[in-house]
Amino acid sequence: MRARPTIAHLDADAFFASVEQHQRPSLRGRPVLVGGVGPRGVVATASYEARAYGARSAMPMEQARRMCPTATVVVPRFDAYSAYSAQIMEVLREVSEQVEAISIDEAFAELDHLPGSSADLEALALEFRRRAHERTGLSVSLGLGRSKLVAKLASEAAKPGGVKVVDPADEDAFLLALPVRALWGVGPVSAARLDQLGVRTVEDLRAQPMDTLVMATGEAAGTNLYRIARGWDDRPVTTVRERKSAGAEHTFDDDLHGRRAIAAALDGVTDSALRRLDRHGVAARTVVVKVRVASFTTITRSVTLSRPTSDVDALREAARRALDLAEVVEPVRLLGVSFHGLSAHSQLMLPLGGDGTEAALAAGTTDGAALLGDLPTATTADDGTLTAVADDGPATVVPTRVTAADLAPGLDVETDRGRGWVVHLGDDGRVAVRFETAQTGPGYQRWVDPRTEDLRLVGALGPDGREASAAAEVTDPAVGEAAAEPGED
DNA sequence: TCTGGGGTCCTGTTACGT
DNA sequence: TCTGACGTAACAGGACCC
Repeated sequence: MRARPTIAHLDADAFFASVEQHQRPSLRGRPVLVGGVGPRGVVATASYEARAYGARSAMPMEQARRMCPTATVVVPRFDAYSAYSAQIMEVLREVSEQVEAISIDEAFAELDHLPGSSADLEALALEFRRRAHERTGLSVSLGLGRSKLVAKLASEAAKPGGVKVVDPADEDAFLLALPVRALWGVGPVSAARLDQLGVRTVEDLRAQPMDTLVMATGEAAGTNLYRIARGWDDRPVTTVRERKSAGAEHTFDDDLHGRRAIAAALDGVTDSALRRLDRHGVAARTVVVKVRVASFTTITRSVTLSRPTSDVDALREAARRALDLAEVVEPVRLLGVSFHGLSAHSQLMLPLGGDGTEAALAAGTTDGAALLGDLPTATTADDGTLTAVADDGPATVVPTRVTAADLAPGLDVETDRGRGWVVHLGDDGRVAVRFETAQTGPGYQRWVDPRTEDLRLVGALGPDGREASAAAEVTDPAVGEAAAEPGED
């Protein structure tokens, strides 16, 4: 274990909502909810103003809206978030070569190479926080400790916008007072099991023998809990992470009935997953199909091929076979397809010979729009549409003339008046657009009729006001948007 | 209040080769 | 040839994270 608190954990505060407030000055200081806007949407991130009303991440959007009727609701724009994330990670890398991005808004940095006391490290963290705010306009929190465990818990304690250094001498006092639920890996199920043993805090946890913890939570979790209750954590900061899987899933606004409808919808989800696979430039050996039925039970079935492949037709066919293996008797609310057993040597595994497979693959993997066109109507008709478009990143930033049906609140648009964002979709087919960017200050709002006026969907901007797709390329591809999705902050 | 979407990791069971 | 022990891989489900 280290002698000094040289591991830093950075966490951006209410990340998605903060990016929205930075780019849309009229939202600053106001409650904002980022998430799905369909009937089954949930909150990905609530701004601190919305949290004051009780809105939380993972809460159904309808419920959050009732709690906070004045909130502005927008769909997530991952290309914008990636650009902000890349800037923050870059600032971290100016301080340390050892930066481990663990999600779009969180990272560890090793500061072992820097001399100085805890006070010096704290001064560095404060300077870092200032720089991150200067470059992105966002508030970040930092925690410093001797281990990843303590650094992460410290950044949580520092929120929002603070810096907390836990000195080795203070580590026990800091850890023992925490509820077990605060520990990484203790979710609702483990917390309930521990509660039955009378274990509520880390102090309670430390009093338990390892056997008891293993019996309550299983071999791996139990031994892990035994260690972290004592502050034992020697995991290093690692800069490279290997991707294990890639996939896509979609919850339908209305349940699908009957095998034919389910099979038809599967192809669209498979294509979304294939686009993700293609973006990572890898082949896959195992295809897993996930089916969530009306009662909310989840069935997964998989098909493993003899070797990894990036052949679109082979993977699509494997997904169909996996679906056939599942006995689905209830209506279906969600379909998912994910690829596992990834291999970097995709092109080497392609079938040889002039059967046109390569051409089909090239067409399928470079033309996102063509694949998108294959999506089932169930997918295109709901809120997921534009989220999916934004999620597809650079391929879709080419300005496209749209109708109101293609829009969702929060998306970036352009008219002859300039750049703005969709605030509201009117019942009459008109669209309320607010014309502002991070650089303009609060803007004015106008109704635009896409049937008579020019209205184009455009790509998001980064913190510097440049196109996010260009800025995002700075991001380390190994971490890119690794597990990069909505989080509580 | 009826519960997203992207992932990782672990566990119990089964299949299989030596 | 049959059987058991063992290690490993695959599979399905689920907890957990952001």
